[in-house]
Amino acid sequence: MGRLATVGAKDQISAGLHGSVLDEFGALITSGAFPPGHVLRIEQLEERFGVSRSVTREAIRVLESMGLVTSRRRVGVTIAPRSAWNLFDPRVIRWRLDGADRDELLASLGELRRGVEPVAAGLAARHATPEQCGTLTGAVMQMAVHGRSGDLSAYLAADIVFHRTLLEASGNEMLGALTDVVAEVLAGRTHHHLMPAHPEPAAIRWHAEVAQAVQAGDAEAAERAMRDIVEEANRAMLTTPSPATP
Amino acid sequence: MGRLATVGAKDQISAGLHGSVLDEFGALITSGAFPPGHVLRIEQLEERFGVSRSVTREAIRVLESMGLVTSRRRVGVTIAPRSAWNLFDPRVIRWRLDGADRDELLASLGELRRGVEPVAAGLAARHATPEQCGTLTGAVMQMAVHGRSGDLSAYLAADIVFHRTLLEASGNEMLGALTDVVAEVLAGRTHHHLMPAHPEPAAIRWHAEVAQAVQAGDAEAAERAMRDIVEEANRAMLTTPSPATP
DNA sequence: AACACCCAATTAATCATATCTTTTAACCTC
DNA sequence: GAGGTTAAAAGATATGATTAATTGGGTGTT
Repeated sequence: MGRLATVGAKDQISAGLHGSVLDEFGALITSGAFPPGHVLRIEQLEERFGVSRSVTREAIRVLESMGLVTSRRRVGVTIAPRSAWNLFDPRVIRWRLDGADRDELLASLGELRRGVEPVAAGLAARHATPEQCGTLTGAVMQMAVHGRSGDLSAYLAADIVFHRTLLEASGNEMLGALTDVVAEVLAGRTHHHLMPAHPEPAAIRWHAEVAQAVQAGDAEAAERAMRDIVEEANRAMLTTPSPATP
Repeated sequence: MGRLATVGAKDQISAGLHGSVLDEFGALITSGAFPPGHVLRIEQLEERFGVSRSVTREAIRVLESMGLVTSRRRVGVTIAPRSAWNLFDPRVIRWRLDGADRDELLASLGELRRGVEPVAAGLAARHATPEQCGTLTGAVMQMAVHGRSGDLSAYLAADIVFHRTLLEASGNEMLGALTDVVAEVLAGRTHHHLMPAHPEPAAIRWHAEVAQAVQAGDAEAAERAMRDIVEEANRAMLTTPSPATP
């Protein structure tokens, strides 16, 4: 699908001129380059990014809708305090994962997973289709194979399929909407080497337990096993020291 | 902090012309007035909302960033399928709560709470400041008073303070970012008469338990009591039949 | 003289319009 | 059916008009 290959992994939606401005400016803000309360004038931004006013305004509108800035007449564009940010916006998550507070964010998201995924597993046990059950067990098999062979990249792919399928199988759209976030966490964990070279064998076993419990319709067991998974994951992330940022 | 107790009343950010268009159009889309895949031309939208092209484009940019539409050259503005929507965007939640799939959404959000809030309670037990503990116990007292007197509105306000404070006290920004969503659920539940006329006494007792456990730093107990709260809430919401929409 | 209050003048965002460019779906030709 | 051509619609820029709000001065009051 690549076309002109939007440079690497960046699976960005931002098509068009305004998208680049949005992306660049958003990354700047989330990285803390501008302190909250800092005011910029639209004219400055036009000139800084070398685009016209309407393009600038469109980018600002989006940033405003994400809570990163506010725009008021006679004042300008004000950087909003972090508390106003829409932290669940996929773009905000992406910018922050690519930025400096990556580790802190991964920790926060880990706690979120600890709450969400066991519930999703329990619901999946009651709602998963046979096809989804098949996908789950297939993913577990892949994990087992590549976990043993040490192919972390393939292991990650299977892991993502597993968790994505499970969240979707919960039948709850809000939980399903978290698939991308969870995938980002899993990927981030691997890419930033917050995982041991060989995945915990217990983790694979627990994944198998979840898949089995879901298929059997045993909500309790699915929830319990999933809780084991995410708790172990968070523990591993905390104990594995983060290497220096690239 | 209360100020004028925003409880449910349209706390809309949308200032300016483009905000109204965004709000109106977004509500239309989320309500299903346009089927996914339906295509509109910008010119049509200009005329429909009686605004200029630039304003229309700004609104569309924001809608696009929420995943509600896509805009492509030579084609027009296409309504995106639900799976692409940014379901965690506060505005999307608001539109849907005001629209037809309110009940379904409240159910989904209830399950989300079931996952998130117990974890938040556990974390709060380890991170809450003395001041936050005070706010919690104060809120519980208010709930007890107004629960007995049958003042549902005041009860709701105290309930919101309780859950907001707890999520913030978790020290986890992602969980903290869910405060508005949780407040919407609580408010929606009351306003749409999905709650009994007199709140469950057990619920108040559990709130007290949570507050106490948080103060004592007992994460296990806080988590358990909070689990009781949300499970009871979901049960009550399921069993209380939803009255006709106003 | 110190303070509060009100009114304009200024300033910068907001909105509208006109024009040009770029993309690309659809059509037509060979 | 592969190829190029056309035209339709969004994208981008430029600019003028409008609106709102901050600022500062002036007036009246304490």
